Amino acid sequence: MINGSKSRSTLKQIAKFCGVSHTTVSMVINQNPRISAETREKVMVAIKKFNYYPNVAARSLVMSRTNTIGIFGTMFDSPYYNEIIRGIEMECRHSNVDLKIYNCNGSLEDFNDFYDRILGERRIDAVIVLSVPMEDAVLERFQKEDLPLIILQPVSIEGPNHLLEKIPTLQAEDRKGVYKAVTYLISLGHKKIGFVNGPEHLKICQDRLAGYRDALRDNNIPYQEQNVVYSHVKPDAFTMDAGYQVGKELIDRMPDLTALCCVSDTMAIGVMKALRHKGRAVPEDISIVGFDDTYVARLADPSLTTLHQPLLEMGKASVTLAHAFLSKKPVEHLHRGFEVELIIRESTGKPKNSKK
Amino acid sequence: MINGSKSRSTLKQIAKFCGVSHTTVSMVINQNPRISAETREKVMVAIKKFNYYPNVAARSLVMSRTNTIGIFGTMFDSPYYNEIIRGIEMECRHSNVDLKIYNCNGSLEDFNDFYDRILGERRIDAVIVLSVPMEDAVLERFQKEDLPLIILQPVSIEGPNHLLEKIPTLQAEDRKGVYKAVTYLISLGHKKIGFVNGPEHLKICQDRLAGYRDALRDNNIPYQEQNVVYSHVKPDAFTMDAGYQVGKELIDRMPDLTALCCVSDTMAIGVMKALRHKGRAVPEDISIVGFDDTYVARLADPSLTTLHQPLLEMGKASVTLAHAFLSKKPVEHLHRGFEVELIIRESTGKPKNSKK
DNA sequence: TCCGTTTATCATATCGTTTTCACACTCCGC
DNA sequence: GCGGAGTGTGAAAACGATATGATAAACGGA
Repeated sequence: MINGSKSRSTLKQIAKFCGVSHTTVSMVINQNPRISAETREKVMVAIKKFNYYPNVAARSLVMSRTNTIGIFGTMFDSPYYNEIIRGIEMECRHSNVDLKIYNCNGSLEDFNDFYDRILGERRIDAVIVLSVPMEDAVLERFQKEDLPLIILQPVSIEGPNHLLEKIPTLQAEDRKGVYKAVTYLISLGHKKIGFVNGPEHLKICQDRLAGYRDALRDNNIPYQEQNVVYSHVKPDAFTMDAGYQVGKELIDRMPDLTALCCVSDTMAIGVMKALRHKGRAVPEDISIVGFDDTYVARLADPSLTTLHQPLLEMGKASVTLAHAFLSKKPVEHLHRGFEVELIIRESTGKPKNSKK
Repeated sequence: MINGSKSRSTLKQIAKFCGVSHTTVSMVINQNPRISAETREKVMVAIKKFNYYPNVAARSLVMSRTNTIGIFGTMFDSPYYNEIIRGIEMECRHSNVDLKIYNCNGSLEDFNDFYDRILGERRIDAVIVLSVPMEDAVLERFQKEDLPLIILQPVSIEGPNHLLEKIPTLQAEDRKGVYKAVTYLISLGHKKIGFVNGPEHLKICQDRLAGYRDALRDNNIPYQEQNVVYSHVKPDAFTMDAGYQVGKELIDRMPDLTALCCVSDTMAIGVMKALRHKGRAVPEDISIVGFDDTYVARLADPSLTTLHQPLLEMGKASVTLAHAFLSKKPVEHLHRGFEVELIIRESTGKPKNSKK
């Protein structure tokens, strides 16, 4: 009605024009080998001539497939998520499936507000969840619906979920990543290394802290609780302002630190600002490492040494995984980790009174 | 097949359970007043009980409406576009239409690659185009299809398009915005004000330069070509690196300038970096104004005085406009401008030898 | 009692595909 | 010249909703 499809051609019209049944046309479109080459050719010409495209609604109805995947998650907040979504979009476009986005601001409540309806109405074939804490009740719902669910960068609020084990997840190997960064700092001669963390109840923060401890342990440097600071700033604990605040706190408490490892780039920038305001130069007086390698890392002055996650790859891989589940193909690894790489830029250097 | 919809209930099942015809159930769902209160109640209870949701594919087929809008454009590159898309997504969610995204990297060629098919298959009801240069051939196609098209932040490569006049556009009032910024700098006492521009063939760059000239003229300051520099850096002329490069060029050529107005925040940050490397302090030696008020403006140190565009509002408005077109409602203004606001932060101050 | 009007419900057609199954035709060997 | 295999084709039934016009029931007025 509203979209008066005046000049739109249908399969039936093509069939009529070609003097064949519409079944034949459908078979041509779906590349059915039982159609003779000449018939196929004749139909193809007509399709071109009338600029015919199959109607996806009709197709969806009979196939019960929308050729669309949906992503629920945190969005537009940071370049971090952007990069993942860019990867998802790329792969979707490449494989000709549409991508619908639903921003639930990383909150389970917001997620609950609308996923039920969207799933119920079969608006999408598969769901990618990006950094939204999941609870078992929700996961059960997905399993019951038989709707593929991929979890990207899982966050669990309270310990590991019961069902999470059975659901495919993709995540960066944070722990190993931080290990690399701290090992690098140690190799430069640093011994007094601080850690600027996010909320301790988040899994990623626990993982990253573990990487820090691993590196200290392997280099015989005792772990000291006073060298770690946790941001609980609301609503987002990983911002520049949060970094400024807790960074200052840590520096005041432990003025001897010669290097700081931060769990996000924006926090690291906040920390650098705090240091500058205290008259301490980066990297001459103190070295700083970020996390994420978002483009603000390059924007900073000095540019940030940071940990690069293959976000684009992770985004693409999540779509590939969704596809595999849709076509019921066996999936080799249910849980996949992605290597984190250390990117060395200007914000790190040897400590001041290093003998090296 | 692939999505075995085992436990999914249909309208027919609900009807059977209630002992009414499926027409009746449909009418209940669509709030048709011809249904008696008690029947309605009975049906509603069953709907709840079976957790029934109407299948959108079936509905789309008969209504020829997908309840989905698509956005084609530049994406994930900068916080600037993010903010617009966030607005679009917000309004979509609010009005319960789905949003499909297609990243064509701001290029008309990429756009041409896939819009034809997506339109032909009727995957979406309306299109929002974000900062993609349009040519008449494409616009004609949309008009022929009778598919609502909204253009956000139009960019024309070669002069104004012929059909662009008839198509709804939303854009920020760049010219007035820059006027405000330059006027502000003048009010601080600046007289030697430079302008760091993007490629001169882009409409936005022409508009912004015009605002700069307007302000100078109204304050009896002669316009001098040497005070303007154009970035032609590929592939993106508005980056920090571009700003660094052309900013340095301008400073070297015109060392007397006491203030610089830049056409993007990231460029402004690049310019600041160049200044710092030359030993000139911001804002003590030279004032800097950015454009866009993306979050990097706050991240910068000193934080950037910049021009704020109501990006969120613009995004929302574009969806509202699409809705109006879809329901054939009359639209009052085909071309809408959005006010640009000056945000004063730390990167601007009085010139050094100001008498004020 | 009969008829007209309103009210509530239903039977049926429709949207544009895919899919199944039956049919017709050709070709071949016996 | 007759069954059987192999090929192409088409009629008809889904898929799950909306929309239209018909029908049955209820009611009031003459």
